[in-house]
Amino acid sequence: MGRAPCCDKNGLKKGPWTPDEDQKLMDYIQKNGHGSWRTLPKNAGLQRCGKSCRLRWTNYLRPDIKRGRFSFEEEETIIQLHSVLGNKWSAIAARLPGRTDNEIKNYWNTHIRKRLLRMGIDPVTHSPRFDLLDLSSILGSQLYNSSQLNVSRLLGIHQPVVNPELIRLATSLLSSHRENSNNLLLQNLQENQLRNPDFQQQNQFQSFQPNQLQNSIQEVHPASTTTTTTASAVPCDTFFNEAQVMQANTMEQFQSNPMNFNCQGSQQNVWQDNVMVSNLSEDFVPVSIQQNYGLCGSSSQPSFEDLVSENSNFQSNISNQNFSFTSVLSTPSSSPTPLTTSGSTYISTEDERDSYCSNMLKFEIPDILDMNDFM
DNA sequence: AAATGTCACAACCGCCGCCAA
DNA sequence: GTTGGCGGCGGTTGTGACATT
Repeated sequence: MGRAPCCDKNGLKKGPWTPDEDQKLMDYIQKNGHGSWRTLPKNAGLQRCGKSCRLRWTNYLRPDIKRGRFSFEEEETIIQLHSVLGNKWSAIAARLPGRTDNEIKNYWNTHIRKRLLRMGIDPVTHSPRFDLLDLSSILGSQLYNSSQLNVSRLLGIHQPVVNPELIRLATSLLSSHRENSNNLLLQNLQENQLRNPDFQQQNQFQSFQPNQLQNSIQEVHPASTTTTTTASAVPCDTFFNEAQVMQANTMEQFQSNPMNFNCQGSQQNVWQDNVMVSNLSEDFVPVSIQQNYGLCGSSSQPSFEDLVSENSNFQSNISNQNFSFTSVLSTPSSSPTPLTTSGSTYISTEDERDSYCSNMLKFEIPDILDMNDFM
């Protein structure tokens, strides 16, 4: 025989808890401990299901719960852990003292997930998703006006990041969606490539091979064995391999399913430009890099940190072994000066975060590719 | 000022593994 | 060994607050 039912659901109260109920529950648990949730409501004088009491206690009333906005460090940790653990909110919460799984889950769904999507990152796989990108904005954004795009350098890899086929495919797609307005741009782009022999000679956009990526990563971190606290059990090789596959898949995805490209955004505005710069930077940063630096980062290697600081006002956990690329996503660099509370860094709005991202990653685009001609 | 839309989050729902009966 | 409740978990919903039109 099984146990008797924990409670008769009929007649039990549901919905928001009143202060009086909260007080009863807190008083009871502080005096007796929660013990059996089944019997707690009755003993505490509550017309609630034990399950409801447990949730209220664990998600809201527990004294060790840290409330308020998530710090950047916490957000970084969540992203890192999520990339490893997936939607194991309780496991993630176990590594974030004072945060509940429910809170983390909510924060993920309402903030982080949306931001990743906006940046063209699949929040499930953490891999770049070209179909989530707004390519027209990329091509028309300050990216090409800034003359500061140097992704490879930022990544510490010497392989070009953008396949010319991608450029052509993207522009072709754009043309199909915005024939009238963009034909000139596309023609100019292609003509410029043909017209300018240096373009190919300098091989700025030679084909990208995933194995090259891996080699490059290993150049940067030939002995990447140091792991952070969050994923110490996961071998770095796993990340390299997964990253390689992810990157390959990303390219494959783009090439095999180009019609998923989002070409709707022809509007250009500051917000979008800012976002798209971060979109691009994020998209062109192999997930392996993020994982590498987030989870397998070696403090002894050159580089990425140096490169980042060299390329921006990077101001993050640079001296911290736990440096992660997610810092690039969310940690502020300069103005507006973020609020700092107890060593944790906060930014008050989504815009600030996005703005930070855009400021963080300013790339150099070769002069040879003068996008102003196309605008 | 009212209507409508969007966001954030607390709370509920339903499933699953464990284990007491 | 079987049954079914408990506790834990992840997904989803309801609703109040706030923003926009």
